Amino acid sequence: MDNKRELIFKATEKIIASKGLQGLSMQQIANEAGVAAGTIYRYFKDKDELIGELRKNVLRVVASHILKDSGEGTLEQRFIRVWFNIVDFGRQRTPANLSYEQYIHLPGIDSDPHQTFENATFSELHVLFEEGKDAGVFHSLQNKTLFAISLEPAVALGRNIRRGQLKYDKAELELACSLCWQTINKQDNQIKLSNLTNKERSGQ
Amino acid sequence: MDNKRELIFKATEKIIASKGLQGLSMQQIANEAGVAAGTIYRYFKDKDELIGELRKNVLRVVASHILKDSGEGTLEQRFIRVWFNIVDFGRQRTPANLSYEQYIHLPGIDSDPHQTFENATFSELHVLFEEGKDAGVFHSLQNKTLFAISLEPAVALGRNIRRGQLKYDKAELELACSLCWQTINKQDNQIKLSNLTNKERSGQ
Amino acid sequence: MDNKRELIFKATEKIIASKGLQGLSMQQIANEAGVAAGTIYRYFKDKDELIGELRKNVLRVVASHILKDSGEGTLEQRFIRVWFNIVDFGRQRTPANLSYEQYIHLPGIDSDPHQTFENATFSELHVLFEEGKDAGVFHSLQNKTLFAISLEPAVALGRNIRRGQLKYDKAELELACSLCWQTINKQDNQIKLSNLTNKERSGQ
Amino acid sequence: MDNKRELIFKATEKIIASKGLQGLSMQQIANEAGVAAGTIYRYFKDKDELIGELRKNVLRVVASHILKDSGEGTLEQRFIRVWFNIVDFGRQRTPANLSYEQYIHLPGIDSDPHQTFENATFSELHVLFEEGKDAGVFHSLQNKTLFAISLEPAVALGRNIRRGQLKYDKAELELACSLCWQTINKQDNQIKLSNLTNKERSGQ
DNA sequence: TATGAATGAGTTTTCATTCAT
DNA sequence: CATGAATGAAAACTCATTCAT
Repeated sequence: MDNKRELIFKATEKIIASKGLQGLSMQQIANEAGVAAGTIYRYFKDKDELIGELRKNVLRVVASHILKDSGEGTLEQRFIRVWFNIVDFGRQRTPANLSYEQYIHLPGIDSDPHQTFENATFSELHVLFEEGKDAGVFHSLQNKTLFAISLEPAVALGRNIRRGQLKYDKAELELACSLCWQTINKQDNQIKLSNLTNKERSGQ
Repeated sequence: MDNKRELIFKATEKIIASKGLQGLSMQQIANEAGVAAGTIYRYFKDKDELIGELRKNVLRVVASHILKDSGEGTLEQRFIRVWFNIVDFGRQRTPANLSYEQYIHLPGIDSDPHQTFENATFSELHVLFEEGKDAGVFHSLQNKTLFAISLEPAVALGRNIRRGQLKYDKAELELACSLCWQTINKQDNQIKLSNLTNKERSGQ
Repeated sequence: MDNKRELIFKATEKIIASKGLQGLSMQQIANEAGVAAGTIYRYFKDKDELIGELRKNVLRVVASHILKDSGEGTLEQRFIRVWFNIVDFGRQRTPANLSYEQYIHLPGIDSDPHQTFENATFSELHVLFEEGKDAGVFHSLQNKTLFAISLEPAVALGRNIRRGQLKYDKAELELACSLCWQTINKQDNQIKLSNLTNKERSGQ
Repeated sequence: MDNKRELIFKATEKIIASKGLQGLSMQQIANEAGVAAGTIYRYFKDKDELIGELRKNVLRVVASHILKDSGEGTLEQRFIRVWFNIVDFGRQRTPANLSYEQYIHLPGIDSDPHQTFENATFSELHVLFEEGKDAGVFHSLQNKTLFAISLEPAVALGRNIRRGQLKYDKAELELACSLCWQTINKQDNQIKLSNLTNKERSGQ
């Protein structure tokens, strides 16, 4: 019955999403969660642990959205699915997404335990890239580089749409996606239209 | 004679770069700047204003690095220059770069004044993309989208290298750059090798 | 069946002995005693009562050690026995002794109920002194004064040895004891060697 | 101008004297001293440092009272003076005396830095005992032992009087003092009456 | 009777801000 | 203009005590 713990988690995530990590007090969390301040300390040693646990949790949630159905179908189908998963998740104003963005650029993020956890959580992406390279389809680049040129655009697009800096345009996104796909392909593999259109993705 | 103001600016930037926005006290800034705590209030209404001003300043510094020589030469040459400017700046562990990353994902970033300022600062990029589209060379996409698919990768690559998550590899970066160039081009415009190699950029 | 109560007592004594009265939480006591925190309140109204009861208990334990065999033999033999009982008990690092020292100098010690209890507990000492005075052997001084000049030294010596500020030296202690004996005697009653040496006390 | 620091010191001493170390909050100290809570932290790193500094200070005050005029006159005169200094100081209900008693039996008191400081502060007593032994007048015992048998009684008597457990009786004290003097003397050196009576001590 | 989760008042400590010098 | 001592509100955290189970 991790009811209270979950309550505290959700409350913290919500506050971080709206006010950032700066304006985050234990009292606020307690109020939002509807528990006493002292109660938080039954579930988390201190604020640092709470933030740390939340970070891991958020990362898991992000990964589960991003990697949804990422194992089925052809390489191309899997790529497209992940690409749009990223955009769709990034567009959302969910606490998970908003608080995620608070974490990733924090100092200390490059420390070993964080990196290890992050790599493990997103290991399926590595699998995808490795398979593409083994099949001789993708460029022989480091996975981080492949991510940077093909999926980082999706991250940016989702964020821009959410922030209202870019208007949502299905056709534009599909073009962007196919360009990203081509960019990591050795040969000029045009994306099959059917893969783009026959998805069951929920457009806006 | 904005000597003191500059001192305070640099001190703040330095602390943010190393410890983040969390652990940032006015006393620390005063110590680092070599002034009295009260003095800061002669130059800035309060902490928020100081942070806000610094944010703008950092943005200007970033822009000046990113846009260096971005107006000279062919479209292709200008793109390559900006692309590598971004990577090279992102690789650095300078206070400007490190504190920049602290700012960009802060809540409140999508407020109007910030957006307006940001757009103005990076207007040259818009010029570049508009020219490309007008010349019928670039895809007819919104500028933010063009940025996302062609330059956001450079941002990510620079950051990854700085964090030690990606090893610096000149050849790999040049391939990545040419792929980013192709991705925004309507026709399959291969990058001219001379443009990549004859640059006066200082590789690592 | 005061099993739980005894458990709580011992646990409290142990913690006080090692960490003092400062760092003493009900949770700690509960953990050490192996009971739930709430259980303590079945046996003691509140923390104050627990501490108070413990104080009395410790006093009883101290008295039982100090007054061991204090009723048998000549005045001289009884004095020597008490004197060494005090030193020997004071030297020990037992919870009873260590927690005793935490109590004696607490404010509120001079309140009536405490005094009455203390006097009752150590009444045998009063008997000893009264008998000495009645027999015309001891100086006609108040009992507290007799204690101060003849037994307080034993208290101090035991404490010093325990704290490592004085090295244990049997001969030195025996000399000190005989000097303390002489000091309360009207006539120059040298202690009989046999009384010092034929004891069954276990020296270090 | 250590005005504030002194204010905080006195306030803390006063509270410790009346309520002990237990009931000692920074807020209380601030109130008593008439400063803001935060001000305390300009003068002391944290509560521990404040307590520690106070302890040293109290020890110095105690020493200055105890050792008053302890260097002048014959061995006997010096002993008598110290003996009565101890009783007279111990009888007082001054914050210095009362808070002193709170400190001496705290756990951690036997740590090296504390011991070193204490020995240095009371070094004059060691000188007194050493001189007595060198002159062949005092028993060849460790200084701590000499203190225990001759001066510890004075400590106890002062405390007892203050607590109302012993009524003040000049004649009784003078007898006690002379007995203490004899107890550390090898030969049966009766105290010279003139030394006892011609003192300028202020009896109650 | 026993439990231990929950409480919330109280504790220590920090820090943006003010203001007399 | 510049200082830095002082402030006091607010933060993180503790803990004696209660109460539903």
